[in-house]
Amino acid sequence: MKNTIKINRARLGLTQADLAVKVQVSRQTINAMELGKYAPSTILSLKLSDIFDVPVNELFMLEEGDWQ
Amino acid sequence: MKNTIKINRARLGLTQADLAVKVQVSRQTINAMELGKYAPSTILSLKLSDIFDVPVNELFMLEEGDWQ
DNA sequence: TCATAAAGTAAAAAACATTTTACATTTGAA
DNA sequence: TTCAAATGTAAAATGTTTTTTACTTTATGA
Repeated sequence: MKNTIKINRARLGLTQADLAVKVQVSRQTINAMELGKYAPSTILSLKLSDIFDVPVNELFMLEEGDWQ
Repeated sequence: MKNTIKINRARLGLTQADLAVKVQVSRQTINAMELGKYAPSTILSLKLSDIFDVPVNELFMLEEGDWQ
């Protein structure tokens, strides 16, 4: 799964730590997510969608491998 | 978190079991999700979005309690 | 350059999603 | 009304996300 978190975070001029506070997770969760190390929960996606004012489908996109 | 899975599934005339096969999870996962027993992963949300051709933000919506 | 903020990394533990098996309840059509 | 399909439920096991602590590396401004 790809994501555009880093781009959107930069657009708002937020650090990973800033964003972590806003969506109420740890800074490492934001870091790992940006690096594609795992797929977050839908609740977290919706919170990011809310903060960025961008649809979830524009924040996260399925890749080939995600369907196996 | 609220969801409109049941409505969208009915729209396509699929059973929980049918949908489970399409998004590659167990029937119980679909059932529990429809009943709001837990929040699925973003990958699963995106797969449902794809099958239903409906944005994730229209399938799942945050509620008051989700921000604490 | 040097100090500091920001980002990246790691490992263990906690919390939560998902599977599996199995059974109970509801619904709808014959 | 009856049978089967669909849905709901539960508990244990497994896999994955998230937290926490702590350290390393990179970028940036004074």
